[in-house]
Amino acid sequence: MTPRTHTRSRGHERTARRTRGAILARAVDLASIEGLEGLTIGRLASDLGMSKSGLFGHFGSKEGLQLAAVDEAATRFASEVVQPALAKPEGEQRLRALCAGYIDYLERGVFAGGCFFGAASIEFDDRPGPVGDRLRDAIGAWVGYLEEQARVAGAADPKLVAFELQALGQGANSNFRLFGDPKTFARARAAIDAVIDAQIARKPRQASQRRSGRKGKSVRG
Amino acid sequence: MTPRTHTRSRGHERTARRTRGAILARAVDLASIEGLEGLTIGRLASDLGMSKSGLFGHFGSKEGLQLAAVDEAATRFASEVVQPALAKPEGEQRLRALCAGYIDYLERGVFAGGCFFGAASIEFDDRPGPVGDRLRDAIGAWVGYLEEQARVAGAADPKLVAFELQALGQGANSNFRLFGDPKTFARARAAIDAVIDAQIARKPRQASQRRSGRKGKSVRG
DNA sequence: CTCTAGCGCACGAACGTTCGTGCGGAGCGG
DNA sequence: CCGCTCCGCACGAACGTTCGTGCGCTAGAG
Repeated sequence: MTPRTHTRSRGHERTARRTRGAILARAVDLASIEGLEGLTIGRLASDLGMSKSGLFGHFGSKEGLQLAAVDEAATRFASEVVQPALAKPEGEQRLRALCAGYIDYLERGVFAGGCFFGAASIEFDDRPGPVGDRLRDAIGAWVGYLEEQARVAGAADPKLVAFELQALGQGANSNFRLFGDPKTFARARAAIDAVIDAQIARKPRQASQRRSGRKGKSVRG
Repeated sequence: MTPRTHTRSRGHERTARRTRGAILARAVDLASIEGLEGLTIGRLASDLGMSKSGLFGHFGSKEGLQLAAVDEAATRFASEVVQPALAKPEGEQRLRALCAGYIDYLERGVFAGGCFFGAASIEFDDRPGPVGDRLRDAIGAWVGYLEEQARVAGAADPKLVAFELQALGQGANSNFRLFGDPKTFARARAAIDAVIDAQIARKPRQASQRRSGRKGKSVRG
């Protein structure tokens, strides 16, 4: 039972943490390909050239490994997608940056098997337990953040905007993984732009300059 | 190795086909929950109150079972989603009917674990082999059909329309499975309507007059 | 119509493998 | 020396798969 909650008093801490990090780095990639359940300890250990039991000790159970993998993936997602967008001011610009960052992250192949959460969420969507809960938290935070930025940007229905944007991003992921068509990303970007253009109310202040002729359309007040 | 190619001496044919049908009916539901790989022969057999080997004989291999499950799911999808829409004339109306049918099918819970193809496609998206191929065929046919109807309806970029519609449908599926929010379906319907409204070119005959009212229909006779 | 031969479906048991999980002991840094 | 990390090994369960067997039906001979 006692997983690893011991007081790691000495300097072995460094070594262990590094190993753990290496394990998780490979684990999230593997899980993005094979799924969180298809991620097996034996496969992961042999990939890393270490023993099953040695790896196992770091997490105490498979569920522990899965939870750690979700956290690792969330961290990677935050630094690859969310953080870069924080440079933009809140509202429409940040919302655009978040979506663009998501598509870029797919195109860049941040996870070896496409979006980690796209795969994991479908796998755990109707399974109870802490792993599903943690996934719900992570994805809920992402969608909630989209919603918040849509609200700040003045969307009439921020929840709807967040749903559409998330769906289009997820669709780009699965479509590209399934058919391998690189034009998918261009379509996703176009679709995302269209959603934001249509549903975000422009601040009257800076109504004019948009990219290349998005004139005073101002859909919805 | 000879699977079932024998001349079935008439009487048993009925029995076998019925059993096989019962197996597949449960198999697609189970696979929509646990995934096509998570679908295990032992679990399926005990669910149906039969032996592993008896069940196994119908398909010859797990891959055979998976392939049969994909076909069964495609059949169910066709009769639940596509066929009802064939009553509408091709083009915008049929496109709307297809999308509405898809959301209805999600809401109705045609598969116990949400959309079979939503789960299976993500699971097999980067795995080679006949199962993935068959899934690609089925989903490609669906998206291709959306595209075709969008083209008939006069969309400027039918591939883009098909991508968006498929993504929104898929998003509704995963969003509802994950969070259980029934408002998801209303959002999906609104998003789908918005996409079609925005991207389907009306016949110049009765131009203008868009929103809020499907009165002036007569899209392509 | 009766009896029987044969076919096909389903069964239970067992196979080899791989899964997740524990136990006890090297090996090395502090 | 101690303590932590990692390893080798073994376990029970579950996986897909194969085997030999029996029951129930159909077909055809008498």
